[in-house]
Amino acid sequence: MFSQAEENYIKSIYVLELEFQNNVSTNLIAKKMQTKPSSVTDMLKKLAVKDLVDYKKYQGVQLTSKGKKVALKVIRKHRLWEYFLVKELKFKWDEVHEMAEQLEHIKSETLIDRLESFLKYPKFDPHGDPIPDKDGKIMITKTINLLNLKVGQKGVIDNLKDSSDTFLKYLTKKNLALRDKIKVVDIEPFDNSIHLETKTHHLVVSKKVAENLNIKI
Amino acid sequence: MFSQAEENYIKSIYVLELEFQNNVSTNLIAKKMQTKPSSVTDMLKKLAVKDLVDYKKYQGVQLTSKGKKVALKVIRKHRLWEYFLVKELKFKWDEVHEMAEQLEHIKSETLIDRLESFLKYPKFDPHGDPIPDKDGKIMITKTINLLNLKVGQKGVIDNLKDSSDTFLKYLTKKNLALRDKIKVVDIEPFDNSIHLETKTHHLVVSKKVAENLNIKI
DNA sequence: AAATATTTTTAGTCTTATCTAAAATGTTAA
DNA sequence: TTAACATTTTAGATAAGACTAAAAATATTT
Repeated sequence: MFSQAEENYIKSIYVLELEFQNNVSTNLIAKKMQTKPSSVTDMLKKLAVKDLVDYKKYQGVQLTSKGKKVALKVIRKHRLWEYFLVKELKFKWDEVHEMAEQLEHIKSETLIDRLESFLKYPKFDPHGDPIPDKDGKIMITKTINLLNLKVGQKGVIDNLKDSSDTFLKYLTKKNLALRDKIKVVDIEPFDNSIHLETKTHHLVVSKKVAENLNIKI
Repeated sequence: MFSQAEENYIKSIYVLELEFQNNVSTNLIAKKMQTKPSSVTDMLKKLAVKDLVDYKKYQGVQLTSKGKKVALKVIRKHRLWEYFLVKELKFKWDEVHEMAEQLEHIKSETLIDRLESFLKYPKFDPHGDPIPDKDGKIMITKTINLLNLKVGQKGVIDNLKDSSDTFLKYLTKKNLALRDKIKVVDIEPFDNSIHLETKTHHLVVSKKVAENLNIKI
C-alpha cells in the first residue's frame, strides 16, 4: 500500500503535529528525519497526491484524516513490537528502537492483531507511550512537563518526550523509571535545574532532562 | 549491509543450487523470482562485485562461501520467524510464508538470537525444513522423493519441496501432515500416480504431488 | 557444419527516493 | 518599506532495481 519512506514521513509528521500544534514545516521534517528540505518537498507533493497530507507550497503541511489513520497504524505496530521485544525477548528499553523502526513496516494487519492478542493487549509501550487499538483509537493521558511543576508539587513519571538511546541510558543510570513517584524539592533559578526527591533517593536534573520528562499529577 | 533485493537473490540461488546441483542459470533464477532474465543479469554483476557469487557471462552462477553464509543467515531468520508465527501466534502453516518473507530482512543478529532462545532452539520450521544455527550450521536429513519409492516401501513425510500456500492447503485437505507414516500400496504406470496408505486412511496422489513430498525411510 | 532455437546480455528507459545548487518566496529588522 | 536573511521550492543528477527490445552467445537440430 505505502512505501517505507512514505510511512516514515507520515509518522514523523504525526509526531511533529503533536509537538508543534500543527505547525509543521519542511525544515522541521527535514531535521527530524535527517534528510534535506528539498527531499521533503518532493515527498510532500507525492503524499498530497495520495491525499495523505494537505500541502500548499510554502505553507507547511497537515495530515489528512487518511494520513492520520496511516500514522496511527504505523505507531501501533512500532509500539507493539517494542513491547514484544522488551517483555518477551528481554531487551532493555534503550535497545529496541532501531529494531522497531524496521518491524513497524511489516505489512500484515493480521500479524499485528495476533501479536497484540499474544501480548494480552498492552496499553502502553516500554517508554510509557499509549498503543493505539485496532481502530486507531489512542488513550491520551493528561500530563505536564516537569519544567512546569512548582516547588513542592508531586507526580508520577508518565512518559518521555525523547526516547533516544542516550536519554534512556541516562535515566537508567540515574535510577529513574516510568511510574516512579517524584516530588520537586527545589528549582534553581540560575539554570532551571530541578532538585527531585523519589521513593529511594534525591537527585538534580538539568533543564534539558526535565523538558523530556512528562509528569502525571 | 545487503539490500532486501540482494538477500532475496542470494536466497533463491542457494535454494536453486540445492535443487539443481549447482547448475543455476539466469533463466532459472528469473523464473523462481518472477522477474526478467535481464534484471537477473544486472543483479548477478552486482553480487559478483561484492564477492557473493562467482559469475562469468553465459556460464551461470555459484554462491561463494561468503554468499552461502549470507543465504544461511536469511534462511535462518525466515524459518525462525515462521516457527514463531505458527507456534506462538497460532497461524496455520499455509499462512506464514508472505510474512516471513518480510521478517527475514529485519537487520539484527541479536534479535534473531533472542528469538531463537525464546522459541527454545527449534530444529525444524513448520514445513519440516531444518533451521540453521547461529554459525550457519544446518542439519541435513537424508530423504528421498516419494516418486522414487517402490511398491511396499514405508517411510515418513519429512519435508516438502514446494511450500506454497496452495500445496500446503492441499495437504491439509487430504489430511496429510509432516511426520505422518506412509506406505506405497501401488504405483499406476500410466500416470505415475501413487496409492498411499497412512495410519488413518488410503489415498491416491498425483505424480506432481509425489515429487513435492520428501520421505525419510 | 549450417540453420534454427534458446538463452543471456546489452542498451536504453522508468520509478522511487535521494542529493546539490540555484531560484523563488516569506520574514524580519533597520 | 525595503534590504538582508531564512526558508522553501525547482531543476537537474544520481543510484538501485526493475523493464523492453535488440544484439550476442550458446545449444540444438537437421
